[in-house]
Amino acid sequence: MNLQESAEMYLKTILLLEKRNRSVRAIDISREMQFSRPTVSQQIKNLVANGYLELDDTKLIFLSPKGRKIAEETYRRHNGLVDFFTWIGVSEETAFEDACRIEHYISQETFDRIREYLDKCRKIDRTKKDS
Amino acid sequence: MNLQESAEMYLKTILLLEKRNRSVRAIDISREMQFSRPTVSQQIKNLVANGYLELDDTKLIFLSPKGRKIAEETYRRHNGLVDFFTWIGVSEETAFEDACRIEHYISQETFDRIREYLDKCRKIDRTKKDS
DNA sequence: AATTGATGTTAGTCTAACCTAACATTCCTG
DNA sequence: CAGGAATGTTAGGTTAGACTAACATCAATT
Repeated sequence: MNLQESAEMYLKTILLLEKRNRSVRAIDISREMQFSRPTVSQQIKNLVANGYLELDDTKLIFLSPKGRKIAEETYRRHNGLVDFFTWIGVSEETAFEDACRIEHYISQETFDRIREYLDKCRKIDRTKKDS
Repeated sequence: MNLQESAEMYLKTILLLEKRNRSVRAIDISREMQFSRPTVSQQIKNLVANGYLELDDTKLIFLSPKGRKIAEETYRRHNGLVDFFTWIGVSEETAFEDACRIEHYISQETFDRIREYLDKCRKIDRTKKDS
């Protein structure tokens, strides 16, 4: 996945808004990401042109299959990183912020190892508690 | 530390070259980072203007105290991340690449937690082996 | 139906960080 | 010490991704 960081952020945000609000408009993205309306408008144009998004006639925004795949992948990474960071004792706020930035730069390999590792540790933890 | 990613990369690279070669010229940075000579020349000018670097009359490059602090911090983070990634089973090559990107985005808090965590785990590991 | 407010778009600007081409300087080596 | 290679700099261009100002559209209320 060689999308720019910024495109991934938009797609992830759209997925988030979709979960939260049912439908997604440019203004929602603008408010969520704290970017100006023109900026968002432009980026949506790009993402539509590249097949990551679709618009209906009332300007509602939809993830295409291709876009959804990336959005979900980014979202999954984000949550995985937050889980890991909070597990090792990072505050929720920092964990969230760091995940937001790092999710775009971490390789699949490293992400997989982190998740495996976290799963393993949690299992051990549970065993301890049970005994 | 609110320096751009790119500035941190230059400073870290200069520290690395200093360790490796004793003295550092623009061309060394250019080769190490794979950027053109003009690009490096420009960036050095910026870093000098902002007090991160100093040049002598033969154009040798030196880290100022302020620049060295950032370079060392970045370097430390880099190594810390590589250690952690390889410890959980990431290949050395990927660990290095991921660290290079992530070192600029991770907060101090998260980095500290990762290091503490790694230290703890290693200690446990050693205890196991001893028994 | 006209006004107003919310939303979206267009046009033009800015900055960071890269690039190439061309010029300037410095340093070796014959 | 002259000339060519290595290194550094200047000038100007490109791209991504943000911005503001101003215009366009549309819906709801009076």
